Amino acid sequence: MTRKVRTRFAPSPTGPLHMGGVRTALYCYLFTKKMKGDFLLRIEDTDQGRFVPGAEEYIIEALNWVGISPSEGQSIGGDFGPYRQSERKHLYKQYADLLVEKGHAYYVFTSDDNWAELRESLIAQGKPSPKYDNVNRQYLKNSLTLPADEVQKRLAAGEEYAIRYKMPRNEEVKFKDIIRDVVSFQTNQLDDKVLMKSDGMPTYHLANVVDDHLMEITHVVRGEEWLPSTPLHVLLYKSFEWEMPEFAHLPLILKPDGKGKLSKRDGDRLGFPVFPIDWTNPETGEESKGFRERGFMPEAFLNMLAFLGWNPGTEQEIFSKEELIDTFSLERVGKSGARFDFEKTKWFNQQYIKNKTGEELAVLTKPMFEKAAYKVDDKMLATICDMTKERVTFMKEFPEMSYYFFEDIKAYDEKMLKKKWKNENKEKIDVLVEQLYALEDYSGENIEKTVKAFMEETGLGFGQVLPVLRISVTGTMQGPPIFEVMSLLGKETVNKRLAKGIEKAVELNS
RNA sequence: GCUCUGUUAGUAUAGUGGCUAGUACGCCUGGGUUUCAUCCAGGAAACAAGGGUUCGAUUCCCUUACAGAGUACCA
Repeated sequence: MTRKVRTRFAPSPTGPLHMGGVRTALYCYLFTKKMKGDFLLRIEDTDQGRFVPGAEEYIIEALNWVGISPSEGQSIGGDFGPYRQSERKHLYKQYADLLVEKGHAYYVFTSDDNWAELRESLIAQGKPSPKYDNVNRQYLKNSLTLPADEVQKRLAAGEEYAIRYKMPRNEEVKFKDIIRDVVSFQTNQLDDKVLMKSDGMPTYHLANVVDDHLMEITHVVRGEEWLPSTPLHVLLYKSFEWEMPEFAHLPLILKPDGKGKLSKRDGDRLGFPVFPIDWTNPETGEESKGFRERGFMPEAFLNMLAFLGWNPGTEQEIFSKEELIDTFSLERVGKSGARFDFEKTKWFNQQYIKNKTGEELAVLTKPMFEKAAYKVDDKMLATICDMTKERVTFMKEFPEMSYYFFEDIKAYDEKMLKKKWKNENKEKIDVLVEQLYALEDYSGENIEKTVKAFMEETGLGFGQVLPVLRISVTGTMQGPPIFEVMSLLGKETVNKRLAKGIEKAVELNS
């Protein structure tokens, strides 16, 4: 009776997957890996009208980027394919027919189905959302109200029809949700949902239940928006007499301010991405920024997402993927929607960068430096990354913040240079420049020793010496320890920059 | 409108029938680095409201408010 855990992530390819979708996939993945089960990707493309080319590839790439790739799917392979619902079209019809046979569903003929008119007149009467339900169906033309021989005749004539589920009357549907515990609905509140559309495609409800059964899915992990249609799914399993999976409905991700769920608009408005990776709409050419391109590390993004609605109950916040798999449980997922917090997201990224070694960061940032046409040496790059990592939030800041290792100073902090410079000290400083240039051992420690000895001798203080060095060499007052920077830059470069910087300082003060 | 779901500092959350209600991000103050950042120390800041139940409720129950989702031949 204990089946192997199998779960699926089942997006529809109607556009780029946003972070809410990634989180759903993540929770599903973590749960599955913890249970040593199979995690598969199924594309729910039963609505041809909303299909967007490239969306499926986007989904796969996004999942790969964060490292939660499915082990079964259309392009991956597996024993339960095809994994694209449009390619399983032939399967659904027989199951819908089976339901009709068992008396759980019925035909409605679209040519003279008077539902559209009834619906409109009910709306006109002030009913906000009329339902094709177990009361109204008695007054509508369908295989329940039409004589049996006429139904046969119409079917034989090839008339267009849809199949609706026959919602029972006066029943209570109860099911257990892993996150919300028992949830119950009254069937009289539910309507006779369409199972097969007249274009021959199944609706989500039918396709989903049939596929989950055929693919031996044991746990349905999905967004909260599906909670209201879950009673229909439960009833469908019962009508088919199939073993029911367990359900877990995840809370939504909300916008950081105001009300409602997070949307692309919020990202544009508040200046943060809502998609994992860049996306260009093939029709409009409109571009949407992704976390990846914005400079986030996949592990940090994943860690942040995991904590949006879940927590381990301990004080630990930084989790590797393996630790997450170990610690995760659906029971500890919160019930209420979580607001996205970009500040905290940045903090996660910073933590991950800080915890990497210079060598690791060098590998990751090398392409960025090369893109800026900087000639990089691996060892030097590792040193630079190590020095800089504590003042960086995004990966792309590495080349920006350390450009002065590769090209001339673009801008001097003139205000500070002027303030910290006195022309009467020039002679003394010139001596220091000479001393430094004469150094055999151009290590950070030795430079520091020399500068300190010089200050001792001349009576000049830190404030009169260091800022001039720093600004001459890097252009700015901010940055890593200056003696280390000088050492890395090398004697020749430093000497040239010092000369130029001092010249500039004199100029500013005359 | 109806159905379902939810509500602890600005945000993410922990937690309990009786505690100074804990942690993290952010914010403020200070230390430190004679730069910046990291870091360290300290601070402000919350149980949505009203009724019950109870010796006692943030915690259990009800009502209200607010919020979210659903209410399609979309998923």
